[in-house]
Amino acid sequence: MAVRRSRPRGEARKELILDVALKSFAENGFHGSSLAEIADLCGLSQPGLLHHFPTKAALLAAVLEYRDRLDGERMEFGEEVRGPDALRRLALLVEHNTHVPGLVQLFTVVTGEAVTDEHPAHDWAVRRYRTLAELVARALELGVADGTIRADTDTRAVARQVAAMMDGLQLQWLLDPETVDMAALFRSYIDDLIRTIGTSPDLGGAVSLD
Amino acid sequence: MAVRRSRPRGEARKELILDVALKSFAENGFHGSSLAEIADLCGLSQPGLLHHFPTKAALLAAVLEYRDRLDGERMEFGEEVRGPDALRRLALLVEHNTHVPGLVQLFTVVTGEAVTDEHPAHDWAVRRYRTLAELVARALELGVADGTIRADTDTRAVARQVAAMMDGLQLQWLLDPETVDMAALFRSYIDDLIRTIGTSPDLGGAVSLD
DNA sequence: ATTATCTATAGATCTATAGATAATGC
DNA sequence: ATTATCTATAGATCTATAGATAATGC
Repeated sequence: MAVRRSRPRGEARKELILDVALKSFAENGFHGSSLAEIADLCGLSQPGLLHHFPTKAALLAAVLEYRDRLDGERMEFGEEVRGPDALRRLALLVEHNTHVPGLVQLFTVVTGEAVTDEHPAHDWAVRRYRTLAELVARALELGVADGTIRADTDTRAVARQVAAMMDGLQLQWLLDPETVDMAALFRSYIDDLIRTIGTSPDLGGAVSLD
Repeated sequence: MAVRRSRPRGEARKELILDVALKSFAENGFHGSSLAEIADLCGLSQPGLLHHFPTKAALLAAVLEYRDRLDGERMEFGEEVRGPDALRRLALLVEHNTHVPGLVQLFTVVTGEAVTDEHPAHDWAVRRYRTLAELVARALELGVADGTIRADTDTRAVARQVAAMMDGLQLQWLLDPETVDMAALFRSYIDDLIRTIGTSPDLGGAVSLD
């Protein structure tokens, strides 16, 4: 009917769909989103959308993978970032996140829904936390190895706590951005944590004499 | 058609509906839940259910109020619980929560969905955090007043962080209960926190000399 | 008289499939 | 030949309302 515009081809079209779907899932979650509405915002019919992603669950999976790709590089600190530096790097990531509320919201909304076993993103969410926790724990182990983190640190426990603080603050920030300064609150948590489990004497950590 | 059973009357019936709806909202969130399914589980027709709660949003609001009533008393530590004691009380609450996963899940799922402005529980969630943060902050202020909490503590910041840690650990625990020992992780966070902002010298806090 | 419940139904909406048509890539 | 897209539609489902009927409380 309408004149065919210069059509985004192949991958470009798919990226448009992923962008639009990401926003919809972030706003309304999986259950609250509608394929017809997403298709409409892409200028497509709803079956036209399903040509690219065969089911709604497949679209969500693709969106999550897309998001992981988008900010994934940011988390890939290699072996050289370790101990307190790795924790400070996380604080920078949170600082960065204040500028991409859409991505943060996608994560918060979908992860919340996904606690139920049947949710299509359940396995993704479980794996994501295990991966994140292992990443942080390993960076702390390396800190123990090079002497910047106290040897008696329960690295796995701290890794889970750090992840929990990130998410909890994200939730409060999304709900009440005027009141909650996510970056500052996380930063101060990390600074205190470094004073507690770090070994640099100049930062006021308990200087034990034994 | 069927023989009328001994019918739960009035308030009892309403409580049955709230119980069933609580489980459904906890499993599937607001968008993912169906009035027909909830009604069915109550042995009611769907319009029969709407006689008691006029809309789906009203039902959710009633469920949240019901939940707040159920565990609300548990949070009402008065003026006598202050400073480190208040923090330890929160650790007990988290310990208790490991025995009521349904209530925890309702909270996590609905709060996640509710970050969107249009969600029927949005205002509830915003208010809930403000209330919780103020409650904890005030208990810490009282600790500052009686000398059990360091005077330079940013009580509002710590209150938000404590709430964040609770929620973040709840999320990880719900996703992966075998791996995540929510109560122990929260307890250790609180113990470290008390060492950091508390003043009792016997706990290894930085004993400043100025 | 009021409360609780039902059947019937309006009016939307949802995901997914079938099958046709047009554009593109080789 | 393949890819992208459309229309049409099946088959569920959803919330909410209208209006009738039965049970309860006074």
